[in-house]
Amino acid sequence: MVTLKQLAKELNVSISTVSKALNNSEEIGEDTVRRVKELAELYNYKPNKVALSLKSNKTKTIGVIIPNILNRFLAKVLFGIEREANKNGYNIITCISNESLEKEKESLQLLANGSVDGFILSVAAETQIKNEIEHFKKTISQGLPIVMFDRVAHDVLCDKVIVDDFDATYDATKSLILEKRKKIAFISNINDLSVGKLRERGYNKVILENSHLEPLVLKITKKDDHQKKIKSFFKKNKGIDAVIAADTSSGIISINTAINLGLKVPKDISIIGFASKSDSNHTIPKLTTIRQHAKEIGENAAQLLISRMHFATKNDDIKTKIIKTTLVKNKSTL
Amino acid sequence: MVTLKQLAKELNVSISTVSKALNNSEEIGEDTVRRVKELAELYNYKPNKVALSLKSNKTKTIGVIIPNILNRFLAKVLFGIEREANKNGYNIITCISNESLEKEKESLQLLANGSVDGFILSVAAETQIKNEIEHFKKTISQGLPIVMFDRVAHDVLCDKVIVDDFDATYDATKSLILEKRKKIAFISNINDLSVGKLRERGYNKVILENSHLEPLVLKITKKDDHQKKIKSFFKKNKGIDAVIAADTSSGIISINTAINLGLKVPKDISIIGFASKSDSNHTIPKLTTIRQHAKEIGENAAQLLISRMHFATKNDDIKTKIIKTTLVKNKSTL
DNA sequence: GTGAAAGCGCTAACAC
DNA sequence: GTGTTAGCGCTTTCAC
Repeated sequence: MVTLKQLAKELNVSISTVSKALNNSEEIGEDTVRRVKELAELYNYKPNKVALSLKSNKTKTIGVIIPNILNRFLAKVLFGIEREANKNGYNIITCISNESLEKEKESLQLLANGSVDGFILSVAAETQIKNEIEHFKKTISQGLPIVMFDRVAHDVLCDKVIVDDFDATYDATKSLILEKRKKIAFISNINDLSVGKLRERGYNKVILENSHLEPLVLKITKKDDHQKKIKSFFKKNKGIDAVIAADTSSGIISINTAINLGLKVPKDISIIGFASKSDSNHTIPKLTTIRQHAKEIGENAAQLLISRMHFATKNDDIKTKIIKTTLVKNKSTL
Repeated sequence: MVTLKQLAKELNVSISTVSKALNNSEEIGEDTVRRVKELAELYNYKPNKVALSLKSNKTKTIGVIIPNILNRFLAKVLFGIEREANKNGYNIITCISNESLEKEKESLQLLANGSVDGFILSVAAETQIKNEIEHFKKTISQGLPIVMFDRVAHDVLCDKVIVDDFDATYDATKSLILEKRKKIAFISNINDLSVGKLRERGYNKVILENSHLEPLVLKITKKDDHQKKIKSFFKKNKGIDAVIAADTSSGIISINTAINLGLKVPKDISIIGFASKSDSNHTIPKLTTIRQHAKEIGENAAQLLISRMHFATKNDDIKTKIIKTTLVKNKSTL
């Protein structure tokens, strides 16, 4: 990489002259400015990012900690974050916690050495299970702002971007009642997560409000054979005529299992799942989905973080932004 | 963040003493070392990454440019890269080119200002279509090594990690002949990509070698309605008894479409697709898949880059590593 | 209009 | 055994 020093030497001027010329300082003579800029252009000079960071004590970099990159929703949020960050001149350093508390702590620690100006993260499953939050608090107290999205730690004072999980599931379940469904099941593969619990509660509320309904819940764990579990659940509970799936896989597998068991979708059974557009294209009929607007969540998280970093506002105006889901009717419901 | 300066002041010693003590220099007295370390511990001192980078002219950061983070394969490669990089003390800055040449160029340029020590990337679709490679060459000539994976630009001299796309498709297609399939179709949604073309060629070779077979190829573009295209293809070409799908979506949709049309899978029709394990779980029967070992690809790419950065080897020992696929037999084939 | 010098945080060669 | 100094690349204040 070419440095100011080299340009200065070649032009027989001082380093500061070159610096000023390139930054369009009024001080420098028109002629000099032109000469400097030409040479800089020629050598494809770019100010060294590291030096700028050291000087300004800002890295223009955001640390993003994602529990699982293979999760479409999380990947899409990452996409949104990246785009919004880029738009504002920020890069993102991505760490994948792989749902592990240890890795999450490590990443936070490692990047808190001046590598990033702040964090955007979704809490790892293990962290939510063990309910640990000290590492978040410590990071914040070091002066590095955090924005949490989707899976958040409520007891940590920081900006958050979440989905209206409770309402979304409540509304979706109610829509099944409007279809005259009588035996509505809730299937979840994310019961450990805060969002999974919220979704279950939304479902339960509808059940409680409608005395003719019985709760019918299947909780699947990562170790289970997802397909088998759902199949035997369907077989054991004859007459299920609707499913709310808390996660994408459960939705897709439910629809396929129903078809496999000879049921007509949506005539015999309606299925609604949290999923993205491309996921809903992977079934026939297409899955009616609760869309979480992942990209928007990412964009909002980035905006929140960036404005907090710019204005270093006080702790007392913590924001929680709720991104409303949309129920997209496809062919798996009436 | 605490700095050496502050520690030095508080301990009434010089900055360099503190630095040496923390780096276990022999020069410093046992007692001093202990005092320094205690205070550093207390204040949770971490050497400023930016200052270290400026000094060493190394950022210990890898720039990763991914065309599309929603692609499971690419996401999984990213996962592999991140893990291997972390293991070696590197962080990754992720840029998403979104298949755009412009964004790819931009990311490369932007990070070549000292933000990263090297790049790992998969070439954007637009770049492959327009066959542009100057930006890669320029980056390399600036002293920043590049490792390309999966979608590579063959004319760029750099390390590469690829999949045996041709052989994999060839072998998979042959396996369908062993099942006595007579009308084998090739369906692809990635025909613009280098890998898509290789896969088609592997399929074509088998067709050519077996005179009783006719080529039957469906190329889908991003704008098409994927489900409709495949459905009408099946209807128009009665009697298709096997499908090789070049991409995950085509595989999954093929299987569902076949079932939807009343065919028995795999009795009436066999289907093989490039896909990951979790994808293959999303169909009933489970999709027989060509696994690309994405994580391994990522790990290899990271290793290649890191060793090149460490040993700054000459241009004359460029490596291309081929990660062999595995055909995983599931229930969508006999 | 141009240049010298300080300083961001750190390491390391070189005094003492 | 400890301290001084220079320097990584840059910006910016202050001299001239």
